[in-house]
Amino acid sequence: MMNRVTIKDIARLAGVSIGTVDRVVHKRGRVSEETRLKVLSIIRETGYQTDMFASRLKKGSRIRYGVLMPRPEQDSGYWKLCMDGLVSCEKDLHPQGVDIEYFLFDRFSEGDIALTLQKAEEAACAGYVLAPVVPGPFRDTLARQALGRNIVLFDTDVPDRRVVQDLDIYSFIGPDNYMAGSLAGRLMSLLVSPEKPVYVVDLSEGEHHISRRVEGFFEYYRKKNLPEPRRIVGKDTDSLKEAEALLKESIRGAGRGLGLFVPNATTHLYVSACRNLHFKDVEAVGFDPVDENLRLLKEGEIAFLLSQRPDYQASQALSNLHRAYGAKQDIPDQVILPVDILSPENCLSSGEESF
Amino acid sequence: MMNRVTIKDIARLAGVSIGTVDRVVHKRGRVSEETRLKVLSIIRETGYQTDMFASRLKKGSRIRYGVLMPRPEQDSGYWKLCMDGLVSCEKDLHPQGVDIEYFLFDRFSEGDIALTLQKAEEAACAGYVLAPVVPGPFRDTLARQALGRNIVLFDTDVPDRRVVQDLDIYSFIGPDNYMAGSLAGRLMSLLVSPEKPVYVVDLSEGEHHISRRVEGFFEYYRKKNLPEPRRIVGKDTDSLKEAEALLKESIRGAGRGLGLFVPNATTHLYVSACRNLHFKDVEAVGFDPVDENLRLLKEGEIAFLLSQRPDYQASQALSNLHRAYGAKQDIPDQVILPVDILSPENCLSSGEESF
DNA sequence: TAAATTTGCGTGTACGTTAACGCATTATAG
DNA sequence: CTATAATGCGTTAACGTACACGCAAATTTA
Repeated sequence: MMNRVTIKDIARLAGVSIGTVDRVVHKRGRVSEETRLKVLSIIRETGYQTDMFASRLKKGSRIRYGVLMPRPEQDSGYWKLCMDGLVSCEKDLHPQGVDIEYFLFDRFSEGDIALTLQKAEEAACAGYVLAPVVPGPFRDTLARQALGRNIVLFDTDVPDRRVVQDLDIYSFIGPDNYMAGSLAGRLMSLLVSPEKPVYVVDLSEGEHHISRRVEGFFEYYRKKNLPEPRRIVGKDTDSLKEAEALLKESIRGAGRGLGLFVPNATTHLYVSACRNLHFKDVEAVGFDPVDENLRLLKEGEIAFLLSQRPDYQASQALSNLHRAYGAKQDIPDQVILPVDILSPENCLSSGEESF
Repeated sequence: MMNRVTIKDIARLAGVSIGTVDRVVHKRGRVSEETRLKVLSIIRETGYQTDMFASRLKKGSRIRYGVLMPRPEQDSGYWKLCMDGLVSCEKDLHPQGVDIEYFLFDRFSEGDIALTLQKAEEAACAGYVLAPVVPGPFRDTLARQALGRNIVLFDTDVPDRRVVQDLDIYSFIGPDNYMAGSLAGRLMSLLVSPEKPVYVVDLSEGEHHISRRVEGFFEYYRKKNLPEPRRIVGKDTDSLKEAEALLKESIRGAGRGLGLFVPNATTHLYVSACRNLHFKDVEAVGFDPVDENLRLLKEGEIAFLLSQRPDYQASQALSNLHRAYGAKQDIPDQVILPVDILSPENCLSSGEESF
């Protein structure tokens, strides 16, 4: 049997009809307070739960969730990896009557973000998975509850998230960027002997989660009493030329080897720049398993790549949303995922491989 | 609408009754070959899929899957980690009408394995998740198809698995142990300078997947032209005394530091043994995030821990089984999971953390 | 005070599937 | 050649829920 106790049992025990029970369960009114409480108490006693299968069969409608994140090709393809995880999770959820609608925005355009938020709001999905990469507009939208009350954030958290109360689901899933930075520091210290210089390409530009990585890196070196790495402040870019220019003007005398830490998915740009500038013995630690980075990792040009498991992270976000909304289960307020260390040996391209 | 096309549509298009279509779909016979093919072709044309909700509502029964693996406390608690993953997946599956039955055996007792296999067979579950840690009995049972045809293996593969054909589902999910060993070699070579000795505790005892790790390790050192590590052949044990005795007789002159690679979850035993024997400057690389190993990792006694993500691996096995059996989706014949590198920074105890 | 509305509740149908049942028609056995 | 079984197919009753509908009684409005 699926569920020992049915709505019929509840009706019988409460001495009412199933219609009344149904009205109580769905809060559709037309029931006296007295009856309502009686029914409710019997539901609690018996542990009755609506049979998901019967319910969904009758309703005949599918659940629609919305996904709000940057376009897949942005950030060197980082969001493509997230998308992969979501698509895979979507496959699981589809036979459960769940559909996903994607709302992709240009993360560098305030206008497009606003427009996409608008569209998502109009779509009126049952819940949303959201990567609030820039705090402002998303915070406002969340505060207005324009996207409803069922929301799971991933990748980036919204500052003082807990201030916005009163949401049914409102959970964050993502990495501990400070830890990730420290870990990068540890790996770098193993790769590069203390007499060689270590450069940190600081691309944070006020972006909180990138700057946490940089902080963590420096902190590791400080804690271990290693010589302070040199900070190269740059602007986040997708242009190899700009990366090259930045390194050229910042790194002098790269003859005896050096360490290079890049705290985001554009690692491949700076490693390629090093090659073009004929720097020797560069040991690079970077972030995110986007294609270009993986290629350089396999070729040995990048020593280690840290990864916040973009695919896993995104798929967990979606799966948690459905756990909470669709299956009415409790989900944690926050999930901090561990950071992966990728080396040439364990970098199977998309997290798994089959044949 | 849930599914545009229903069994009624198929019936109408094929010019038969829904009973006939149902008999075709469920392969219950009593249909002429001609009609069967006609119905089948229309099903393919329209892309008809049985509505899971209606089907499950009518059947009213839950799906039962069996899990066959060693007792959780064995292998230093490695199987507990797998269990955690399965339990978490079970939570997802339960509202979908799925129940899990556990068949846990003593991996060192042939008798208990046979008995447990017997019990599992009698339980006649819809499908099984199976960790065939010793080839013999499991291979036989699979060949006999005693557990039915819906089986997903994890952790260990069965030799010449593909010889046993004709299974509906018959998939393996696990790590590439050779790669994992190579990765351990890379990390060790970073930790220990070439003039210091590196010891490999070879606990394989003919166990294929452990010996692959050892092979991978040696291969890395060979490939990089590093001095050959020294092999200590031991017997897999849970006793600290035995571990200590082994190291005491095998390692001489441990004054100037050394590297230690242990290819399984008992890493903590050998690291503790080193401490008890007052070896200095031991850099240890081991396997599996069991509690004792994690403690030593955080304390800095173990430098890196490799992990085949036992929880993730097991939960993927179960979820794939259900994808294939319950949702009739295709799953890959084999999934090779990447190996995680755990350091003090990224070793959040059970793979995730919440607060 | 009659009419209109609201409240409180029961009844009934349909969602798509499953599987038992029944009834012809054909094949096999005695 | 009749009796029995097997085949091929249609019919139908649930499974548990959602929701429209209907109908009294109570309440409000005119």
